[in-house]
Amino acid sequence: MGRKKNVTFNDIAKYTHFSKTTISRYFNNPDSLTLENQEIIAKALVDLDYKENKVARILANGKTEFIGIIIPNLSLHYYSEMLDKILSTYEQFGYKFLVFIGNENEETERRYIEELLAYKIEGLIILSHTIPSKELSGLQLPIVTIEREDKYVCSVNTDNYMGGYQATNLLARLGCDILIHINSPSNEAIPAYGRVKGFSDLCNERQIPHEIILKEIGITYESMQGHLKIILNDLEHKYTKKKKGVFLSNDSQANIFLNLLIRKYGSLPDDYLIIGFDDSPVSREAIIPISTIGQQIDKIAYEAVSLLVEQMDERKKRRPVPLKEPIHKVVTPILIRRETTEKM
Amino acid sequence: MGRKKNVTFNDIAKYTHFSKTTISRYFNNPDSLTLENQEIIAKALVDLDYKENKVARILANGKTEFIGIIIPNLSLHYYSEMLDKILSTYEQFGYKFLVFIGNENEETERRYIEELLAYKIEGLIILSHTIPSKELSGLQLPIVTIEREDKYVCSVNTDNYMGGYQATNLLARLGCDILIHINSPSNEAIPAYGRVKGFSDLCNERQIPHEIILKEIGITYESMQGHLKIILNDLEHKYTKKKKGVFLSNDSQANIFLNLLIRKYGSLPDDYLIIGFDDSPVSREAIIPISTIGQQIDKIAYEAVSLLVEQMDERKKRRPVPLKEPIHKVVTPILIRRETTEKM
DNA sequence: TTGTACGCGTTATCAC
DNA sequence: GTGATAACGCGTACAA
Repeated sequence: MGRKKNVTFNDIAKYTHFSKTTISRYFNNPDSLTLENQEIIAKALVDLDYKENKVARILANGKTEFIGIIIPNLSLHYYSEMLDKILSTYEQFGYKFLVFIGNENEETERRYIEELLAYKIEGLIILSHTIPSKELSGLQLPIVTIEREDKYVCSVNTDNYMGGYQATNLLARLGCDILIHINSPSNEAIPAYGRVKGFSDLCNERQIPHEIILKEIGITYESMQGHLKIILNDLEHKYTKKKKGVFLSNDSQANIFLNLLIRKYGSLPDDYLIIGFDDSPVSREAIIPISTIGQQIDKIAYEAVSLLVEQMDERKKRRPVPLKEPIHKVVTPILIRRETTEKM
Repeated sequence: MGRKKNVTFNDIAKYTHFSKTTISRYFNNPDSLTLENQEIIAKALVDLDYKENKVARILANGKTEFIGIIIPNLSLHYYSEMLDKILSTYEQFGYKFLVFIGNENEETERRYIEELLAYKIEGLIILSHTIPSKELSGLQLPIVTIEREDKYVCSVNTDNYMGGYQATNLLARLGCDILIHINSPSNEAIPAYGRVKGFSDLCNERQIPHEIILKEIGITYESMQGHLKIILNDLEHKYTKKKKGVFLSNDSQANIFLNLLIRKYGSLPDDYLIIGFDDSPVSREAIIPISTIGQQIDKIAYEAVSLLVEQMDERKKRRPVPLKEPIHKVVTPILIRRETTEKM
């Protein structure tokens, strides 16, 4: 902890002729000292150039004020933006964050959790998808997951169903003849599945012709481009002359789809309406700004941390009452209309 | 540190009839025990469900294995990608990271540094630009900065001069009549200034007509778009019919510039060549993939952590030899040719 | 190879 | 309002 001996409460105590206890109180309950004595100690701190040591405090009172985070990566804008907002809650809650990049590797993530536990984190935020919530719940630690399978733990998710419904509703209102939703095949337990359900429910309610294309189209740009090219060709043949409303599962894909069309036709053809999901930067920076469903990332982050803080606070009571059922919070997404859905 | 008493070395010692010391050795120097005894202890750990406590270890041996990071934000892809790569070095070096979002607020960042110091971080990585390196160097702590003013501290930077030179060289080779560089007015002490210098040096060497446009064009999409629109109009009038090579200071701007042209002409006119900087996702996802200068973010991150680790290791020796001069490492950028510079 | 005794810097519990 | 003393859990001389 540094070569040269640190100045400790002991040194301050000697210097001021108080006891360690009083010095401690100066920090944790200053009002219990006379103003006079407070000033004496304050001066001593400066004279001796005291630096506080929170590690020692942790050992003594058990409160690390650490929250662990396991996040798959920071390359995807969604994750990095979420981490940004989570870390920014330090200003409100004071918790410090130990962050690990999981890369969706289950064994690695288990190791990271072990390490976090060794540092006595008070709570854990999980954004990766690998470890089942059942296992997480066995950790005996306040946990909140974000946008992943969450049956046995607390979570905060976007209302994906609502998002899918809104996107589809917009396309429907604009008079499309056929609605198309492109997504990866995914489990019903994953929140994002709601987008598919929202799409199909609205189509069925309104009796609108529709097609759901569930296909693993990869995560690299080249892979997505290749698959979407094929899908586009199919659609062109299948629905010639029909007004097509295409709802893609994220903005990257929507952008690729849009670019394919523009490179083919020089502009976005009148018989195509496009909407994406996430409100990531590319949706705004695209050649034609793309309509999308924006997740309220700042709100999700805040709710996640605050839900975690509640659990951590509860745990510090002398008679903690653990949650009987995990709490699942839901944040409404926001429809963002841009130019890819502005034609009639 | 949890309500119910933790299992400690003491408990294991009693259970196994060894001393605490032996248990400690089991973890830190297992070879000094007989295999037999190792197994006895291993079994005890399982029986008692022991969880290690690194906080206590820190207090005892002074090694936190914490590195602090102050980063301006994670909205910009450059920063989030860098953080991703930095955090990923955990696998190689084992250091844990405490991350703070500085938002380029000087006072806030000072508070964050205080907090990090209180947790006895062993080293600090700074990506924000606010606090002068002179002040940072006074912290008496191993520090590495990335891509910022670094006179008094160790740093890792992209070879911006080389990047600017390469970009300009490409445009020159392709026979442009006039070369244009658009950038923000910035201090010479900032590494990114090298881009301007690389541009102007090459132009002067080759005696190529050129113009450097130094203008504060903002960071929001709308602001950048507005300013670039004006700049584009100027260029159109000033250099009609001339083959224009435009080198923008980052890919977001290059993308906006490209989109302005395409929305105006339907395609990229033959008399425009465009190159950006950073190799951020938008350069690949643009309607026409944009040529750019790619920073080797993974390499920069690795060099930064490893430079920090060297300093931290040195400090742990009984007779540490502090650096006389700060070390500045430089990472070569990579020219990435895409379609915006492929025409003749 | 194993054990003893003390230190790390703070907080908590009781006294006064 | 203040102080003495015992935790907190582990590492490390030094001794055996």
